[in-house]
Amino acid sequence: MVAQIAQENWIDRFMGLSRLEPAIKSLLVERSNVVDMPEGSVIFGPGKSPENLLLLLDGTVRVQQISDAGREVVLYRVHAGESCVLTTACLLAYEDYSAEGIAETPVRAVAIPRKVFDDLISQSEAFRNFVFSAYSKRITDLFHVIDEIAFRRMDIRLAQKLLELEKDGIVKSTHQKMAAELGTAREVISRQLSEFQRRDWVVQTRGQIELKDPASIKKLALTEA
Amino acid sequence: MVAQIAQENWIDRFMGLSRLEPAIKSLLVERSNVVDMPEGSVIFGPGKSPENLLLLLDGTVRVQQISDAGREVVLYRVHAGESCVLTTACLLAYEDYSAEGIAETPVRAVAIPRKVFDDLISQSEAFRNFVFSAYSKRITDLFHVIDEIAFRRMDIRLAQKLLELEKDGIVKSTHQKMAAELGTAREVISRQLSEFQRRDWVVQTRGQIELKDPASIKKLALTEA
DNA sequence: GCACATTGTGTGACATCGTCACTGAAAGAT
DNA sequence: ATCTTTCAGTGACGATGTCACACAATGTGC
Repeated sequence: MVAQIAQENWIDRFMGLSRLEPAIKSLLVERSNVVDMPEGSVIFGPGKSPENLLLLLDGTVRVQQISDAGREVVLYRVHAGESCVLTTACLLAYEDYSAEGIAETPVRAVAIPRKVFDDLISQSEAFRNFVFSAYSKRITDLFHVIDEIAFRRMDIRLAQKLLELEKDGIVKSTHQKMAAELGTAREVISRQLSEFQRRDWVVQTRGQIELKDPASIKKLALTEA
Repeated sequence: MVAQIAQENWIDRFMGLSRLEPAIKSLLVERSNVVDMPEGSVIFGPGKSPENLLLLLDGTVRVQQISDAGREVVLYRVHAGESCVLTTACLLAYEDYSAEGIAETPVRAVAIPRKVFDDLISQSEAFRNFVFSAYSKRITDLFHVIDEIAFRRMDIRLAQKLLELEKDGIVKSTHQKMAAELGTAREVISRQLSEFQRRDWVVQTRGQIELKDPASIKKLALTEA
C-alpha cells in the first residue's frame, strides 16, 4: 500500500497546507501514508467508519446518501487536491452516517491516522485553518444541493450535470446513475434525455451520452429561473 | 450584554463539555461572555460573519438558506444546550454563506471569541471532541433534510413539521412560513392544510393552526413510504 | 366609524415531476 | 443460440409546482 511517492513533496499540491510550519510539515509527511485504492472501493460507509483523514492526490471520491427506500443521492465529490474532511466528524465523533464514499477512479491519497490528525489540529494553527476551510466548502456545497433539489427545474439541472460529468464530449453513465446524481427517478431522466435527443443536443447509446451541441446545453444550464 | 449568570456553572448544561479538563473549564468561563439577544436578531448572515462561537443557554436559533430567487428553506434549528458550530467554519474560513441564523425567541448564549475558540481547540482534546461531535450532528441533519426534500411525500412531511412546531396544540405560523420550513410553495401548504381541515385534523385561523386530532396526524407522520 | 394598504388565504388551470406497470432492446453468460 | 441481466422507452395517472387571480382579515390614518 505504501507507495514510493511518499518521499515526494506532495504537500504543495494542497492549497492551505503549504503554509504549514516546517516542523509540522515533516511531522505530517513522516506519520502519514500514501495509499492506493482501486476503483469502486468503499472508502467509508455505514458500519465502516474511516480510520484516517484522506487527502486526495489523484482520482475522485463520490460521496452519496443511501435512503431508507433504497434510493441514492450524490451529495458531492472529492477531487484531487481536496480532503475528505467530513469523514473527520465521523472519525472523531457521534453516530455513523447513512452516507458512503466510493472511489470513482483509482485513487491515490495521503492517509492521516486519527491520532496524527488530532495532534496536528492541536499543534498547528495553519492546519486548523485548512481543516475548517475544507469544512466550510463542503457545507456550502450541501446547502447548494438542497437549493437545487428544492427549486431548480430538472432540465436545467440535467444540463448542468451533463456538462459537469462530460469528458471529451461523452458522459459515461446510465439513466439510473444520472437519476441518483440529481435525486430523482430514472424515468424522469429518460424523458429529459429523449427531449434533448429530439433537439439534436445529444446522442444516446447504452450507458453513454454523447454531447452533440454543448453550446445549447450550456445555454440551458445557465438559465436563471 | 454581560449577564450575571456568567459566574454560574453553565458548562454542565452542555453534554460533552462537562468532561473538559478543569483548567480548560475556567479558561472557558473567564474568556467568554454570556450575551442576550432579542427575538428576531440576525445572529449571522451574508456579509455578517459571526465573531463568536455561540453555545445556546436559552431560546432557539433558526438557520435558513436564502435562494437566488428569494425563496427560503429552513435548514435546521439550534436549541438550548447545543452549539452553533457551523458558524465556526464560517468564522475561521472561506467564503460567506448564503445562509443566515435568526433568533426565533429571545436568546441567551455563551459567546466564545474566535481567538479563544482557537486556543481551546488547540489545548483540549475534550473540546475538540465536543466541536467535532456537534459538526457530525449538524451534517447528519443536513443529509436528512436532503433526503426528505428529495423523496418524502409532502403530506407526511407537513404532518411531521406540525408536530415538531406545535406548542400546546397550536402552531403559530403562516402558510408562507410553513412552505419555507419544507422548501415548497405556499399554495401546496394551503392545499394540504385544507385537506387536513376537511378531515377535522386541524382548525385554521389566520396565522395559526390548531391541532384537533394529533393522533391521526402522528399516524400519517410515521408512514413509511 | 370609514377608506386604504398590507398581509394572509383560497382556488382553478396548467406544467412539471414522481410512480407504477409494463415492454422490448442490448450486452454478457453458458 | 438461448438465457439472463441490465438498460432504456412509454402511457397513465397522481402529486407537486407555478401562475394568475379573487377575496378575507388585520392594521393604519383619518
